[in-house]
Amino acid sequence: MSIATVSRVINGNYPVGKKTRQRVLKAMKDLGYSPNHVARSLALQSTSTIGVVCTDLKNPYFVEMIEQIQLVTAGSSLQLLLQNTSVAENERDAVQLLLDRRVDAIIFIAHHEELDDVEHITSTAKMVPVVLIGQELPGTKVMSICAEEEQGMYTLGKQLLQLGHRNVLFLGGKEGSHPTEVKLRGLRNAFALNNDVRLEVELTGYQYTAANVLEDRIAGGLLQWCTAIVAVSDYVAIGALNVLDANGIRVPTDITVTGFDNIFWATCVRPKLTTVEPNKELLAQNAVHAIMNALDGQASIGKVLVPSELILRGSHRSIISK
Amino acid sequence: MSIATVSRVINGNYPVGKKTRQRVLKAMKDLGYSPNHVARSLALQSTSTIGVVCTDLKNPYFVEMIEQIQLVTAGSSLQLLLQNTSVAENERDAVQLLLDRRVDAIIFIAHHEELDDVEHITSTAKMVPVVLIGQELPGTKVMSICAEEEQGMYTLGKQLLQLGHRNVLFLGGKEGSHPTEVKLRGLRNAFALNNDVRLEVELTGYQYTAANVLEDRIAGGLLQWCTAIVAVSDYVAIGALNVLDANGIRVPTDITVTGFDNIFWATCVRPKLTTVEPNKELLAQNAVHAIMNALDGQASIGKVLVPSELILRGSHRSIISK
DNA sequence: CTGTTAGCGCCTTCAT
DNA sequence: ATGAAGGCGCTAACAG
Repeated sequence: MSIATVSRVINGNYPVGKKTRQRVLKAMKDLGYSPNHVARSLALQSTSTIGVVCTDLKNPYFVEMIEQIQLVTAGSSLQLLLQNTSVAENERDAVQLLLDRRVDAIIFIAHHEELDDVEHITSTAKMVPVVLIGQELPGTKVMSICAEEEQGMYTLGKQLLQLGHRNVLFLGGKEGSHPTEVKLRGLRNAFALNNDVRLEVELTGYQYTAANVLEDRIAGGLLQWCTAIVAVSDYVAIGALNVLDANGIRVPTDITVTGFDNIFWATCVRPKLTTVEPNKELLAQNAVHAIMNALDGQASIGKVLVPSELILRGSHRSIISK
Repeated sequence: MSIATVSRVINGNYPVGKKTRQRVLKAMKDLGYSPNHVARSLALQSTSTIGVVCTDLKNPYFVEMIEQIQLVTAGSSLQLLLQNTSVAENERDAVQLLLDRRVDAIIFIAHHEELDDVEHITSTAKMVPVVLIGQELPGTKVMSICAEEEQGMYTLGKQLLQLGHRNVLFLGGKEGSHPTEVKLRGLRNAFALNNDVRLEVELTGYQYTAANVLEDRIAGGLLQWCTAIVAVSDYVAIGALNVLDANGIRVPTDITVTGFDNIFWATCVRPKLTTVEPNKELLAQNAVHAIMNALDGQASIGKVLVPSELILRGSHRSIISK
């Protein structure tokens, strides 16, 4: 029989006779035939794969997001092509590679905002659907799914206030970076009504080593004024726990520490980390659905916000003496 | 000019005139042309991508292995197509999907040994190079790169002996599973000369929840006899730390706990985990190189062993009274 | 050194 | 309901 018929039984999008179908199916088993997805992609001009770029596989937040995304795409025929761009300069190449491989869309779990221009992203968004998680590029075609980080941080800030904290150090993140700026805004808003609050900021990056700055801070008398460290992420917060521990400082007795992201390991460190859950599941669902809709030709949503939730565990304490 | 010429300047594998090259290069920039990797793959019968399958992205060991593999392939044009098969039944589909997408080779960071037949692996190995990390399929074409887990466990066992431990519980893993069997063998060999050793075994799987069995064990008087818990992995060991902590049992004061894999988080829990480093870097290098060689038509290595190293940290202690 | 041609394996429109 | 033919974008062998 003809090639075309085989194609039709495989895709089932055209009528095929019962008997012919059986015959084809049998032949496929016998010959151990498996459809060539590459040729299929070329013909269809669609690879059924979506590129996923993150900046650091060492940070469990990204891995957990990837897992969530996989869960959402599991039903469909979509595959993920991962790309992690530990160094900023790689980001353009990573995107280009994804484009060369003709991914149908791209999800940025994070992109390097320190890159002076984001043309590689905005121009990509003109070719395929692009969604940013936790960041945004207003005025462009790139879609955005964000957790309510500002709200989350605001709630956390209010909580600290209520526990008596007035002197806090914000740790990690980067100036001009969306996740950092948004969190700082939330925190500052929470403190806005209390003019006795002292908020210092150490924007030492998103790496685990971001907490190393505490060594100097401790030597410089951190404990003399600061009662709470608010980290930009759990990953950094756990780094902080390690540095504090190495210096004989007890958490939360001597100092309060909070994180953000609610990664799995937040419950494995001691004390267990007080943090904010950005709702990774909803983030992933929205991101994938936004892409599926765009792929279906529907109008792209600009930006969607997903609620986040404060999670109180053991790394904070009240410093109000009764 | 002709299509072929363009192809030649892109690949640089055929002579092209200086002027023509310039002209082509310029045109590529102007048109924003990017080579279609899909078409290229179809023509070359090679996708430059290698499939990577693991069983659980939640276990950082797998993620760290993926990172190491990426580091090795970074120089080349090889990309990784990830596939994680949390449930065993998915493994066959995962492999088939990889085959459909015509990956050039497959690396199993782990495969589900509970599957009664592994024909989907052995038959795959006849089509593309296949390497197993940490497991083996002797008598087949599938290659194997293993850490010296037996030796590592042996060393750990000897160390425990020397610290006075004679009553240990092996925790996690699965009966008939290579990583489990090999580790148990190493441990038993270490204890072989001491007939006063009591070794019990709880093969409750590789999940984080494998440690939950300790709840019952504790209720059943674990502390009355056992002085050391040897976990099949750091992941399970950290689960154990959490369960013990929840039950008010102190490590290592009340009981010693050891892990395996030396994952990053082993240094973030308290106490820091005593463990064995399987040398993930060498594992990855060997795996990728084995594949590259096979792709180059060289004879495939059957199995290679990579040394592992005992790492003493804080989760063990001597119970010899002076 | 460069242009022409024939596939790679599949999908799809057009006939039948 | 099925077969034939053209094309997806690229590479490789063959001519010039």
